[in-house]
Amino acid sequence: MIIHVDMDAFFASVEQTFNPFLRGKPVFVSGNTARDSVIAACSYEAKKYGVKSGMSIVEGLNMCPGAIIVRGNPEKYIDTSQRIFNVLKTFTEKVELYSIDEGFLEINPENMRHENLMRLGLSIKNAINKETSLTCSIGISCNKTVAKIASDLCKPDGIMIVNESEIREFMKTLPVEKVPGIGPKMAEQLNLMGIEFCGQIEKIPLSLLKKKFGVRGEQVWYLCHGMGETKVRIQSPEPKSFGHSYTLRNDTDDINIILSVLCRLSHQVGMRMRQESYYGNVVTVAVRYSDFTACSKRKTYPFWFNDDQTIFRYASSLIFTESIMKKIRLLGVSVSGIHKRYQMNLFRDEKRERMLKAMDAINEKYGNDTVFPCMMLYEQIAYPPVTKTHAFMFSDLKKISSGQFTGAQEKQV
DNA sequence: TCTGGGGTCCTAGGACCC
DNA sequence: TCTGGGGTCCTAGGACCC
Repeated sequence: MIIHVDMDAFFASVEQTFNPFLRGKPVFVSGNTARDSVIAACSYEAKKYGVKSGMSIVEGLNMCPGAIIVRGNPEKYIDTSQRIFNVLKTFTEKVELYSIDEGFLEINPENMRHENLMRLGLSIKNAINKETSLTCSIGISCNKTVAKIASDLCKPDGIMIVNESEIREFMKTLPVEKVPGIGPKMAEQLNLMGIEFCGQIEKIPLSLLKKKFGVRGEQVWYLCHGMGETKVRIQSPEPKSFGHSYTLRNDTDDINIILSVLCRLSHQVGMRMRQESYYGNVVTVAVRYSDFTACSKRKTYPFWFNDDQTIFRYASSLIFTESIMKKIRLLGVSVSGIHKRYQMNLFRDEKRERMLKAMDAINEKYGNDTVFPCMMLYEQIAYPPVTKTHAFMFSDLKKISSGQFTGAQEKQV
């Protein structure tokens, strides 16, 4: 059997346990970003008004005017999450860390009777509550898909068991959009075909969905029949990419600000890759314009890297291939083509490697913002406007990044 | 004062190779 | 008397998840 454990309004509940003043009140937890704009999580008192995570704060306040907005504290959530998973591991070794606030457990109960499963679910809930004072919801079934749907349906603070023999009946009246893996677009397509509830998929042959939607269609057919993975993944998979993105405080077409932000994002990506000893050979730059249109540029290189400057150089050369006609809202840098080991690079710069090592060591000891490429500062000091000296300095940095200087000139600058 | 940030997976077209 | 079929890799975009 698979048990899905899903914390209730996780970030908001953590804030409420740390701050008694917030208890019993509608709370929005915002992202820890330059623009407080979306609700990362909200308390059940706010959910009552129809507020959902992912909504803009403005929208949320319209529905629930008195809500208290709290800036998110990632460290708290990570710490609490670890304590929760430690509790889960006391029940079985087969625990999958699905996300910061969700996990799957695989169990082999000698006795699968309803009361036994219910008792097990309750003891998991109690153990988590004892450790963290938080509540969670638990779904139990024979695969991950149904277990996850069940925990969602019994929120908050519930337990739901769906035995194998009950799955067909359970899926019959379940709206397709409740199924993890079926998003808004697929749900719309299915609705157009006259399929609103999973049960209605029974009249559709697998071959038809496969023909219409390819691999996705096949998946949807199985999902709607209540089938899904039956094994938990104890090992977290190797990462495929490292990326950071940033929504600017103000939309801009100022190339200095754009480069400065790319520089910081490259630095963040590089640091994380080095921390985990990964290298990559593909750089992607993502842009979102003020009108919300988006584009991305990507390039593959024949060698592997993880240093800030290389990432930044490639990211800036990619941005220069895009003619920026509109103001930019968001920038993202990510590195993929990940390999764990270093492929010997012909152009390896050992002096630079030592410098990076020193920088990383300092940042590890004294905090992440102790040493960093100075170009990162531009975006931060751009409000209020920079001095002439700054502007001059950064115009040189811009030339470096766009490869307008020769090696000797670059060194001098 | 509309719409964050971290990811994975899939698709489709084109270049290129045998 | 026009140009098959198999494959891989690359880029750009989009759906979906938490």
